[in-house]
Amino acid sequence: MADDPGLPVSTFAQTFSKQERLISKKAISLLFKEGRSFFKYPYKLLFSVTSAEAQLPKVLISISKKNFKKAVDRNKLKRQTREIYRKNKFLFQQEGEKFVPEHIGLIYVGKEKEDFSVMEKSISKLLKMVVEKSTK
RNA sequence: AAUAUAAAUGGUCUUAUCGCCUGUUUAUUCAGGAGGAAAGUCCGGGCAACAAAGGGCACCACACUUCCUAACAGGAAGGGUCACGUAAAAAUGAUACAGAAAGUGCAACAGAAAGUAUACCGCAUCCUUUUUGGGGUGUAAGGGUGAAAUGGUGAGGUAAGAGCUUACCGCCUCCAUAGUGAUAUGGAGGGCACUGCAAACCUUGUGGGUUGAAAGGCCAAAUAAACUCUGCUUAUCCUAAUUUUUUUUAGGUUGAAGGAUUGCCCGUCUUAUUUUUUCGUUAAGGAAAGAGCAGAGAGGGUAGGCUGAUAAAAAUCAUAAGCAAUUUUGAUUUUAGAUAAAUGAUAAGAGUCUCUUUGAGAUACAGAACCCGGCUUAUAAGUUUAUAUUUACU
RNA sequence: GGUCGCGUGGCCGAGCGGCUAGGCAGAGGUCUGCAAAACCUUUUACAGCGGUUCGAAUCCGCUCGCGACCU
Repeated sequence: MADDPGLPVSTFAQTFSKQERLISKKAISLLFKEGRSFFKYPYKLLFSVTSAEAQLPKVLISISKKNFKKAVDRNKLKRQTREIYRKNKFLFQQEGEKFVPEHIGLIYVGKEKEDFSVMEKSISKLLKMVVEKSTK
């Protein structure tokens, strides 16, 4: 994260283990039904209104099979998305007032593959919007 | 030599930082972590559950021979046929290659006729007519139609012709020889009878029980043995002991039963219940409560873990048998195991190839989901082989 | 993971081996003062590749796309 010199990355864990993933079907359907969303191409971000008990939200990543027919492309986008989230999730761990939702869904809406930097900007902005939501 | 096409081969590597999954450890230690197709799901098997007396019909699949294999619609070797090719061959390529002499059906248009054959133009001859012509008989060589026309060529024969006769070829039947066999070669006879289509129905032979790991097995968690209404029940029989009998005790036995739900749980068959209070002098009997069961109503909880599941028809190397597919023997090795789904991102460099060569560009197809064997399809550069074209040289 | 079905003009949709019906839509015309309706004329198709057959939308194989079911 060269564009955030004030925050030494090493102080925050950059892991992304199984506990941070959204698995429960019930929670997923609830998220799609009642969650709110922000949009910044090529991603759409869903988040639940309730705040998390844990420090970090549980995350769902989704790539549409309709837009990307080949499993290779889907895998690659999913992995890149996960990588970007992993590097940007320090936003939830910062000091000060912040809003940490219980669940987050990251959905790739675009129909073509984008550069890594484009995707990174999109997600970084979306996460910032979520964090600052409570203060407004 | 270049270009194009096809086939085969081929399927880049290293380091650093931050991560992911699995196993392991005292330790964030160490080890391992996509493919030739992991794809399509087109075949075959393992494995599992369920079913099953035997036989037939139906349905589905397959179909030259021999061999390989756990098995196959796969593979190997061979045979036939067709194509290409040639003087003739060889080589090469293709091949769903049983049966059309069991039966049914179909063969548009054209054509005389498309199978119990037949005659438009013809040919020959006879009759008739002034002639053109008309009619009868014989014939099928030639013409014409068609995808396909009832053996082909030469000679004889004839009014003209015709397997009418004959030689060769083809076809059919039988025999002999060679070969494990498909089949091949040779001989004898028949005298031409037998159009095509079975990826049309069908016949013959062979094989097939059904369903698929979301199968199957084990274990937990959670709520509720909740609530409302209605009905029924508070047992039966046998044996033994006791007793005049009723009864009592012990043991056994019989009977009866589901429901909601996408699934599971809220019940068990090693079986629940078989009591209490009260009215009544007592008995018989009545009432209430509780309990159990059934029906109806209205509801609640959960969406999980382990196993299956990765040591096998395994891989590599050698060895022996075989033309080969493949098999035998020996040695060595352990080589993904996730569960909405890990195997990644960033940076630097190397390799290979291309170009306009200080440099720039390219680096395919594609991602395990129980496991194997095949088939099919996709696939960059390079390498090899074949074919075609062009150019240059001898 | 497994099992089925479908693909015919711009749209719907028939077609059991022999010239791909029909309707809607589009274009032009007739009718009308102008339109609508009606009538006449006309344009545009068998998902792709290979095989069987004299001949394939149809039969067979492979590929592509779409949809459904089990769950």
